[in-house]
Amino acid sequence: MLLAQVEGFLEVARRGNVSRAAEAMFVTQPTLTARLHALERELGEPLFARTRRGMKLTDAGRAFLPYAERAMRAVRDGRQALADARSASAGRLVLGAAPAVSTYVLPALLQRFAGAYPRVEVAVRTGHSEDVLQMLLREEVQLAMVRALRHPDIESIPLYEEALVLVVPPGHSFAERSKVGIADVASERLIFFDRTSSYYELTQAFFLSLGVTPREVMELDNIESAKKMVQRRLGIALLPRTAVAGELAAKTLTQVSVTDAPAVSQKIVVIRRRDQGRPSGTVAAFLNLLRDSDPAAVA
Amino acid sequence: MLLAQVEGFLEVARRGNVSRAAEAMFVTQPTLTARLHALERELGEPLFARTRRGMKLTDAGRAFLPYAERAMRAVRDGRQALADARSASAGRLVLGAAPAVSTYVLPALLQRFAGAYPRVEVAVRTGHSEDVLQMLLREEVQLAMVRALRHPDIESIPLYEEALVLVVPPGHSFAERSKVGIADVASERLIFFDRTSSYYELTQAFFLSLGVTPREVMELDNIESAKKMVQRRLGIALLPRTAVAGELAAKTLTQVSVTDAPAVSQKIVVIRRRDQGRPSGTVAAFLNLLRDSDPAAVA
DNA sequence: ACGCGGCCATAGAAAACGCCTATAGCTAAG
DNA sequence: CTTAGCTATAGGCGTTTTCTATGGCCGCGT
Repeated sequence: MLLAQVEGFLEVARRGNVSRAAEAMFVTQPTLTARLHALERELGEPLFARTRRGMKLTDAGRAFLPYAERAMRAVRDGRQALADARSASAGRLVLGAAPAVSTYVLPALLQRFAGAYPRVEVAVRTGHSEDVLQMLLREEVQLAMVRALRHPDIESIPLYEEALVLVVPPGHSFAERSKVGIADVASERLIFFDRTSSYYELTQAFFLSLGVTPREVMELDNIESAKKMVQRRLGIALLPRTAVAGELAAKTLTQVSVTDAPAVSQKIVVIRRRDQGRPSGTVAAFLNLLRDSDPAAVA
Repeated sequence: MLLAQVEGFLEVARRGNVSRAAEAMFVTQPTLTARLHALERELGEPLFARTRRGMKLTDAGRAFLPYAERAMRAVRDGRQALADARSASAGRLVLGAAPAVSTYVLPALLQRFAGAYPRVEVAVRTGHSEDVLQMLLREEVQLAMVRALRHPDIESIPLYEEALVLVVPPGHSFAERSKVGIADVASERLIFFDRTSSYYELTQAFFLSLGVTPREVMELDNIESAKKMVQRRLGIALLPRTAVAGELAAKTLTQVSVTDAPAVSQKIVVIRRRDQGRPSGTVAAFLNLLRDSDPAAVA
């Protein structure tokens, strides 16, 4: 059964006239006649009674009518749903994000996204990069923004380089000095956060590579607390730039560059399952938004 | 868009595998692949992501899925509705009937019909033959059982000959006489019913044609009352045979033949609009039942 | 009365389409 | 390194669909 036949049936049923219906459907009248005949043959029942002044539904036709309408409506709605999905004018987007991304970068991005696609439902799931990767592999999220990591089933798009910066409380002795060396840092009390996070390892590796054993004085499980500790002068910390941008601007924390140490940073990427084909709909829309903005800057 | 494509989409979505789905649909794998491609091309969006181990729905495919299911279900249900209508195993039948038919003939017929087609909804509208004809022309009823009348837009099928019989109360002098002539009848008090009914004209014409002026003593608007009047010995009446069959059998009324007068009767037919094509479904079922039974006898 | 116009059905030819078999291309697993 | 299991592609064939042109029917208006 062709949908064109069903559509022709409906059109003729509405107009009671094959010729007009054919015209409206941009086919010739014999074509439409043939479609109707084919449909009637397939259904084994005349759908129309042919009269002098046109086509009139038979009882069978009347019985079939609502189903034909339902079928056409379903197809029409399906097309619309696809169009919506394509333009991302509606749909659902499930993101995963590492905590630092989720807290300091995502809000501004999602604000822009929600403004552009108000009818899209957005969900965010947070976790350490490795956990978020698992969510992606289990298809619990469609995209994830995490630190760069590799896995055969995923592809990554670089987002930004997240620098770890040394922050000290305002008025700290480092703040006035023109030169702060790694040795100076090692003599300070250090505040770390979240031993289970990749930041911890990264920071540790940083000091160890320089032959410095950091004096760990405190370990917190979230960045926000770490910032508070620094502000209370309990130590200094190496924190993601995006996480302290606000405090630096408000001058409630001060950034210090270490002259004799390389910049430490980690790459933040957005990852996606390879087996999902080309990104489409809300996913594509979000990726475009990422491409068009500097995620580290919008925050 | 071909329904076969939608069906293929659903089958592949379910199985995640073109080859198996093709097998299940009794087509070759390339055929099904082509259908999917055509559908994706028409919708302008890949519905599946091709992976090493088969076909996986894309987000777009997932969005389209429920609509595809809905469309297929609508078509399937439509077919079923037609099949039901054809076998008259379900549906609706709206009948019109003249009062005498409705009261004395239809009940037995409908009892049989309802037994054969228990899921068919039956509605009966009653009125004088001319009114019922109008209902039919306005398509308020699908069939009507009335006295024979003609109209260019209807076709009639003869049902039975309804004889008008002279009935007298038990013990009436006529009941014992071997011969009752029209002159005898004229001397009796006569009971008529319903001046607006065709029976009235018919009965009047009968007497007039014989040069007899009936002594009308009473006119009622329904047959049932007329029978009661005769039983109470208020007169004698010429009534439809089908309407008095019960009383004759129970001997609460007695039939008398008039020797010197022709039998008077009228044809009862079932009528139908000409422009409705071949009867189908419940209508055909009822017509078959009429053809297979003697309506005057079943009562 | 008679032609005209509007209706659906039919005929025949050209084009398009769908289906098949066979095969290629790819990847994962043995 | 082959094999097995996917889907995609190619080419040929048969059917279907579509078109134009025409037929037949009936009602309407001149």
